[in-house]
Amino acid sequence: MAMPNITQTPSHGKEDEEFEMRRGPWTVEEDTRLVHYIACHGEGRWNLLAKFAGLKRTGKSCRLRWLNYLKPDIKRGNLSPQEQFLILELHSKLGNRWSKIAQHLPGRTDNEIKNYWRTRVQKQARHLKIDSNSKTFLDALRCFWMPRLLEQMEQTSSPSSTPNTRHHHPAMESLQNAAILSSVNPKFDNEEKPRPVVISSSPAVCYSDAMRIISQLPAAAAFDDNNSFPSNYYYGEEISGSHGMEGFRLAAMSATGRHGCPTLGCQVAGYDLTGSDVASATWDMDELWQFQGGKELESGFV
DNA sequence: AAAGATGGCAACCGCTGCCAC
DNA sequence: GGTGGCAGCGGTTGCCATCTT
Repeated sequence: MAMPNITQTPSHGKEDEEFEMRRGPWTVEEDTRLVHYIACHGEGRWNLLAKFAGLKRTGKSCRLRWLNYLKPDIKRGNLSPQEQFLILELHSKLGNRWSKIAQHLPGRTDNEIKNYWRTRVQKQARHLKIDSNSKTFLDALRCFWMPRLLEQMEQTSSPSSTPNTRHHHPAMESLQNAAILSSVNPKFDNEEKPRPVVISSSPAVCYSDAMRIISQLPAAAAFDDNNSFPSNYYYGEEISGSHGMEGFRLAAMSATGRHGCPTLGCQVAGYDLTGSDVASATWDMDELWQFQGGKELESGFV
C-alpha cells in the first residue's frame, strides 16, 4: 500500500505543519483515532472533528472514511441478488441519485452502489455498445437481467422456509418497499421513464409471484395458450407505442422456466440477446447469467 | 514467468445547497 | 440580500489485484 501523500497549502501565513494534510489510503492508526473519537463525541462538524481527533486529514476525508468504511453497520461483501434488483429498480426511477438509492439499502453506501453501477452494470452496456442511459439498455435490464435476479432471489431463499416465514424475507420486504415506492410515491414519478414495475402488491414477492401477477394482467397481456410471453408486454408494461420499434420484442420461447413460467428471451433493437454472439460474449460474463447448470443451453439462451 | 491490460474499489475533487451571521 | 463555512452529493481518479497474452 502506498504511503499517503502530503498536501501543503501555500501562502497561508501559518506554520506549514498545520497545513500538512495526509491523503491517500488510511492507516490503521488513523482509523482507530477516528472511530475512537466518534465513539466518544459523536459524528458531525467534520473539520473540527479532524482537528480535535489529531488527524491530519480534511473534514471531508474523515466524513467519507467514516460513512463509507468505518461506520459499524456498513455491510461488506458482494451485493445480494435482492440488493442488485433493488438498485436496478431504484435507478430506473431515480437515476444517478446514489445517496437516495442507498437509503433503501441498509448498510450499503452511495459510493458502493455507484461503483457497482459503473463497474458491473455499465460494463454490460459497453459490451453491447449501448448507451447505459438509453431506453434500450434500461429495457434490457428490465427484460433480461431483473427476471434473472428474481429467480436467483427465489433460489437463494431458504429451502426450509415455510410460506409464512417466506413472507418475512427481508430482501423481499425491501423489494416490496421498492415496488410500493415506485407505484405510490408521486415524488418518484418520471414521465420519461418506463412506468413502475408493480410486482408487489402482496407481502411476498418472488419470481413465481411476479409471474403470477403477470398472469393476472389483462387478457391482452396474458400468456397465450402456448404459455408464451406476450409479445407486447413485459412485467405488465406495454412496450409498443411510446417504445415503438426501439423497444423490445419479447421472443416467444418454447422453453419454460421454473414453475411452468416461460423463460424470458428478448431482442433489443437489433441486439438479439437470446442467441447472438454479443449475448454469449458479454451477458454470460457475469455470474448473474450463470443460470443454474447451463439451463440456457437447454432453452437457447447462449 | 513476465509484462501489459483490465477490473474493482477506496479516496479525492468540484460543485451545490443550506444555514448562520 | 450578500458572504462564508459546512455538509453532502455525484463524477472522477488512482492504486492494487487479477487476468490475459
